[in-house]
Amino acid sequence: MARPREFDEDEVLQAALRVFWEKGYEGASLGDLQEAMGLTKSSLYKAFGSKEGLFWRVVELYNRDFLGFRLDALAEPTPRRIAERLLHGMTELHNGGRTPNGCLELNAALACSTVTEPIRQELLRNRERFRRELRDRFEETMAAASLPPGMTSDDAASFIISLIQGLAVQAKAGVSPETARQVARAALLSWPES
Amino acid sequence: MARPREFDEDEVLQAALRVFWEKGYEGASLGDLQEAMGLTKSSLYKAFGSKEGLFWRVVELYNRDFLGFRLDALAEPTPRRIAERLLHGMTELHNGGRTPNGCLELNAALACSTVTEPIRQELLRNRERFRRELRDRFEETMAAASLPPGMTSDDAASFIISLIQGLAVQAKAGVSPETARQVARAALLSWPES
DNA sequence: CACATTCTATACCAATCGGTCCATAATTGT
DNA sequence: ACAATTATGGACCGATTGGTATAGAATGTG
Repeated sequence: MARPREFDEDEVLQAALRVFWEKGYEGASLGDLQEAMGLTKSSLYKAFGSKEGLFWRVVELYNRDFLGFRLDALAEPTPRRIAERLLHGMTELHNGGRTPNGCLELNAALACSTVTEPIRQELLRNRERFRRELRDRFEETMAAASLPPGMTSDDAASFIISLIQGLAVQAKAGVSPETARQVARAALLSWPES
Repeated sequence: MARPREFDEDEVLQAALRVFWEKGYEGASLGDLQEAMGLTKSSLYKAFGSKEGLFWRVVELYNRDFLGFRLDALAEPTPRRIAERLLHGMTELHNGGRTPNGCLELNAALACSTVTEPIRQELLRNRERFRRELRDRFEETMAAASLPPGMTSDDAASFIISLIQGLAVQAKAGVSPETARQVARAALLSWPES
């Protein structure tokens, strides 16, 4: 019927993922993306519609390929185990060296210009949704092993999320994985083992 | 000898401060700055040399006017008191509502483009310097009141810094001051009172 | 008053931004 | 083989970026 695509969509999305990850949404220019993806502007726009369209496809890929471990973490039976696995996975992801440092979504979400405000909002909604999932899961599992005395499931979820954000910032700044691990360990010192 | 300046330098710097705070370094365009400062481009360049020159003057102002409380915090006699006061001050600053949300330096430092890399590096150096000061001060004061068992002064400093970064991100995202306070409280639950 | 100096205003600059358009090349169904 | 359809390459677009050059207005000193 017609001429077929000359590139593999998943492959070029992977390339775009790295660019957005390293440079953030605004920091990644179309030129950067073209170069990394090996596409001309027309192909890019034909396939993804716009820079923002491409970005959302990339976020989708990011969630699928790199954030899957969050579900495993939530499946753990105690708050501490959940938090441990979450922090460990995040550290591995943000600081592991196999991917660009820091968090793709955070890097993009902290862009400040007014034009990207809708993108920021959407990413914030994602984060808040996960925070609530985490809180609910803490609530469910705190029968099996309590939270530190004086900490509600809501406190705990906000605390862990804040810490993850902080570690992502540090990761982007180039802090060593060891330091990140120590911080995670320190944060959970008072969380009952089982 | 010559025509005197028609604007008050400190006043226009305050205006520029707010712009950079809200929009980050790259997000703040010269147009934004001109408008807020009430200056034309030529006056601006005559007075500050370049956008980057202006930015450093602003950072100087930021440290002087908004980060002074860090010294008071470091002067507290126990690790917990230091951490409490630090977190409280940061929350007040990032989330208090009297100034733009989030941290000026963080907002600027997370800009990703390659052209601003030197700026990022410099801001990171500032942050690391403060982390060391905090660690040393923990070391000094842990005789008066110990850290949580199993936590070294280095762990503690990295932990607090990470948490501050995380809270700054949350603040920028619009999280309520109450939530920020709860996170701070939760983080210090296991820190000996005195 | 005149002159030197330094301000301000405005036009202008090249580079880059995201995005569009169109002519051409390539492929498939008939 | 031909028509229909789609992808590609590249020229082009207006807007915006940080920054400069130039001209004129305002001021202090002789």
